[in-house]
Formats: sequence, structure tokens, C-alpha cells
Amino acid sequence: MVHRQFAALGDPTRLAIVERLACGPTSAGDLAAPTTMSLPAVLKHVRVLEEAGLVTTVKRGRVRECRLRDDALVAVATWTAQQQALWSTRLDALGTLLEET
Amino acid sequence: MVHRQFAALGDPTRLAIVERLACGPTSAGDLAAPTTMSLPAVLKHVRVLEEAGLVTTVKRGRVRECRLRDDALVAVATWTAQQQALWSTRLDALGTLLEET
DNA sequence: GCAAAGGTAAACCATATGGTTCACCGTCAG
DNA sequence: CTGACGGTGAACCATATGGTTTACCTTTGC
Repeated sequence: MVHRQFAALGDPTRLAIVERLACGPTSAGDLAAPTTMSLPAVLKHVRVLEEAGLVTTVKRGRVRECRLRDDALVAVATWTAQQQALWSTRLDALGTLLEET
Repeated sequence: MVHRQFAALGDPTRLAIVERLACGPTSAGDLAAPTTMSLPAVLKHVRVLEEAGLVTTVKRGRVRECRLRDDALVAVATWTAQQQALWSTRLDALGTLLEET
């Protein structure tokens, strides 16, 4: 069910959040600060990323800490690799077929 | 602008189309046949994939042939690799920091 | 204990998305 | 030539998405 993750990464705002989070965990407020968006909007995006299994959040006191899951992109990476492998072997097969003729 | 591709792959129908196309080019009709969807619906998805630079289509006679672009997933693969690299170096840094203390 | 800060829930809105049907057009086969 | 086939454009619809504002709750600092 990797399409869930693709969908989550398909929004530019959420992609930016992931890239930001790759540099270390931050609070939700800090995530919203550099944007022109309201906090609730940003938090909705964080929720989506959370449900896609890309980030985890913990509430410490009154601040919610968001961090990238260490296994966040493995599903995406493996799917992509599989697909590329499949595709390249098909190209190889086509190549040998062309050589034979 | 890799979010365009992520968004395109974020829909289960389109993801299935890509996987199907990885096994070789097909006509639009053949793409729609195994599904419960109407042809126009499938063709809309193909358009989206085309605009995301993932597939190309050519019209031969009255049939439209759809094929996966050979460079379809490079952007996705490179972004993912970069991100994982960034993330793992950060983890390494954290590890050495913990060792020092 | 009070005020400010950080977050959250709810209501709401505009637009995008994913799908349908129907009418129609070009192409291929008999 | 004509009919069936594959695809396309348009109109339309329901729901999802991305955003807002407002009110409110909890935590923190003085």
C-alpha cells in the first residue's frame, strides 16, 4: 500500500516538511513559522504524514515534537527499485530480441 | 518539482497502471479492460501520468499506445536516495554525539 | 494565580479530484 | 459504403482536499 506514502509526498507543503524534518526534529510551531500558512493547516499536513507512516509526533508539555521516522522511505525506495529492476530487465530482453533479429 | 510525480503515483489506479506498463506498452483499451472503470476515466489517469512525465502515449491509427518512459522514476529514485543519505548522516552524527557524552 | 504561548477542535469555504454518461469522430474490416 | 471499434470531448456530479477563522484548553513563566 505504498500509494499512501506517495500521496502524502505528492503535496509540495508536505514534501517540504519532510525535507525540513530530515535535518532534525522540530516543534509544530517551528514547522509553521517559515510558511505563510496558519498553524492548524500545517498540523493537518503533519497528521497526513503521520497516517502515512512517514513521521511520528509526541506531545511534550504544550509543544508537539515532530520527527521523521527512521524507516520512513524504505517502502518508497524498495518499490522504486523493484520497478526500475523490472523495467530494465524488460529493456534487456528487448535488446537481446533485437540482436537476434 | 518531484512532488508532481509523487502526486501522480499517489493514486492506486495510476500506480497500478504504472506497474502494468512496466511489463510492456499497451493500448488504452487494454489498460481499462481489467478494471471496473470506464475508458474515459482511465484515459484521464493516463493524462495525469503523462503530464507528470512518467508515461508517453502515441496514437497509431485509432488506438492510443501507452508506454512507460525509460527515465520515469529517476527523479523519484534520486530524491529518495538523497533524503535517505541526509537522514542517515544525521543519525551518524547523533550516534557519535552520544558516544562522546 | 494570571497572562501569554502552543496546540487543537470545529465549522466553514472554495476548488480539485475521480468518476460517470452521452454524443461524436476517425479508422479499419467486410 | 457501411458498420463496429477505439478513443475523445463535454457536461455533470459527489466527495476529498487544502485552507481559513474562531473559540477553547493546557502548559509555562513571572
